[in-house]
Amino acid sequence: MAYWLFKSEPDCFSFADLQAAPESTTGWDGVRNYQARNYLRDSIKQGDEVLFYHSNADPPAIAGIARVVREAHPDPTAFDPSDDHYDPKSDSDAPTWVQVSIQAIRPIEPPLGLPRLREIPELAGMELLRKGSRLSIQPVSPAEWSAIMKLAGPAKPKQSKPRSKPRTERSK
DNA sequence: GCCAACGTTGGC
DNA sequence: GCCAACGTTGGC
Repeated sequence: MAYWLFKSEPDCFSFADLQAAPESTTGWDGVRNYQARNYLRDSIKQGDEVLFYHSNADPPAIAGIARVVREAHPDPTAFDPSDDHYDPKSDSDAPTWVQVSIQAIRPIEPPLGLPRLREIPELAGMELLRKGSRLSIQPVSPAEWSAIMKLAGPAKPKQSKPRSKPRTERSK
């Protein structure tokens, strides 16, 4: 099993959007960079785990963890003339662009902001932190993954009923 | 909004 | 195949 980082602008599609999607799952469409495409097509396997990164956010941050639930298959947005990611050069018999499907596992709360990540010695070599790094699909090493899991803290228990506490607080 | 760092395009 | 021009990404 391998680890990856997927970038998304939260204004466009956030981790909360993934959680809200049917079965907390979405096809990761719209990737139009060959290096990222090659990862999607050749390297990313079912069961691989994914850091969901919010780019162009304040602050940019790792916001959640997801899992690959379906390996590479054609990206339908490449064939849709009304889609921003339409690619008239892509042949439906040999699609240029592929997507994988990912499912939300859990959010990271609070999100791990870029400034915080830069403080972590184990992450010094991380692709994300390299100056000028723009790749939207990046491999993450096991060492980087485990360092981030430590920072992420334990998963929140899911919404158990407060027993001894009165319900004075409203959830957001 | 600025701009550095890339990636892509297209003339030659 | 070179490379200048242009477009995009994304932190700040």
